[in-house]
Amino acid sequence: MTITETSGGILVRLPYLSLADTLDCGQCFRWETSDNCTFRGCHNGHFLTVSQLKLGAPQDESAIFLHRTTRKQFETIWRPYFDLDTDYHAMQQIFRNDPTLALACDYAGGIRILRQEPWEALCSFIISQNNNITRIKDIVTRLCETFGNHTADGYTFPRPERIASLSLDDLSPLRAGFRAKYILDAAQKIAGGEIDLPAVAAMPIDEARKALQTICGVGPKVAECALLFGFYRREAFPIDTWIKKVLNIYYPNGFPDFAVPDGGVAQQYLFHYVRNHPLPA
DNA sequence: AACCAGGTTGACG
DNA sequence: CGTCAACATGGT
Repeated sequence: MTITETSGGILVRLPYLSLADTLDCGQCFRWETSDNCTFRGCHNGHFLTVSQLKLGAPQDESAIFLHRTTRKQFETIWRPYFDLDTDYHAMQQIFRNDPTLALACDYAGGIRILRQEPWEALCSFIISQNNNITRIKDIVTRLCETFGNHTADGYTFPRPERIASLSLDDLSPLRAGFRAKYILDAAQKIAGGEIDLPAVAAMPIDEARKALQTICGVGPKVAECALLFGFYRREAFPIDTWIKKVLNIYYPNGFPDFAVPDGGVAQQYLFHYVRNHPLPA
């Protein structure tokens, strides 16, 4: 990876990375684009415009440009967020021992797991249940625009303390349906100290699962998504309707052992792959 | 008009 | 412990 500071921002040349796939594969819900090349989004109160300068083939070098970003902002915020120091190629070499995963790597290998802010990830995936991605994005957008901080750059994701100060009726403009009470319960347990997210981050994964599932509206799948996308637990393996079909069709005898330690990454590749390819009946 | 959407809950055997 | 309808809302 080579990093170049320019007057306009930071240029990063690095192994294969697809911004379009990474930011629109259903792991995050707040990045917007009009051309599938330049994206604008927010992480932990920091806003960014980022462009794909070069995609290339999987074996080639990619390049991205972070607009109006200093070296310090890059190092402290965006380099970790985009998980730029993890060797995805090495992971994919292992996945390729399985034929289905090899196809998923070919198709989705430009995806990086974003290190999202834990509360935002948890809250977003509470909203995701029995919902479609378009509407998840709409509800999250309304959540930010209604209760987030309005800065010069845009709306931030509201902190749990802010949500916890609200009533169920206050959340009605979100049109989140039955999920509103779950959002409220999560915010109240976190703001009230009943659940300590930094402590969850430090727990053994089974303990973390149990802790998250004490929140009403957080079952096995949402907990797993929060752990993978909000706590960067790459072994977390969310099983949704799509992955359930994949497991039934391609892995009737179980998911391959060698892929389990990075199962979440494999899961995300498979998810993106099957969502864009017809599955056998 | 019925069915589906990155599921979870509470009620039932 | 496994099964199953209900759950709000919006899109086909």
